[in-house]
Amino acid sequence: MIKYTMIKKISIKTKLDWISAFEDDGKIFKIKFGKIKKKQPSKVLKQFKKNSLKFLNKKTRKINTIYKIEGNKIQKKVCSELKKIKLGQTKTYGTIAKKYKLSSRHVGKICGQSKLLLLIPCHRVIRSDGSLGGFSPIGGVSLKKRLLKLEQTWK
DNA sequence: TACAACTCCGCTG
DNA sequence: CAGCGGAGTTGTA
Repeated sequence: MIKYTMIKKISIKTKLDWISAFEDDGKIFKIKFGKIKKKQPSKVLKQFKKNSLKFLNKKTRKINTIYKIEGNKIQKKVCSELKKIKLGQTKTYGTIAKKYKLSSRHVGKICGQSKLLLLIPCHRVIRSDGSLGGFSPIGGVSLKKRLLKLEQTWK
């Protein structure tokens, strides 16, 4: 699994199990947070939540949260590659796989492990045949569709 | 060893 | 051609 550490001013660290966004009434996005490890006061968390909501409501294009990815080299590479995909753009599993000499299936798996879907835009990765491909069981393909649609209006 | 949010290639119609 | 199905690939649990 990929772990994330969110950092604001070196002294505050907050560990999350997962974060997900989901649809509510087909119109509004809500954010759900997983277990928070350690008894940290969650200034960072609150800020992140606030920023995430702004992002989903198109009030900002950036979620200004600094975070660190803990994982093996490949996971980090793939994650950094995902972060390079700009708003409204998509990449295929195959493209990323070739770049790092991985199998496309493996890229898919890494994307699936990334549960911070707003920070690491795994929803912007699609199949090479143009179809969306699968998505995390947390949000489902409908969430992927919705996120992409939302972002395309920002072009 | 089996699995995975895929892809390639050959076969059929 | 287009559509379908199976094999291939590779790090992780």
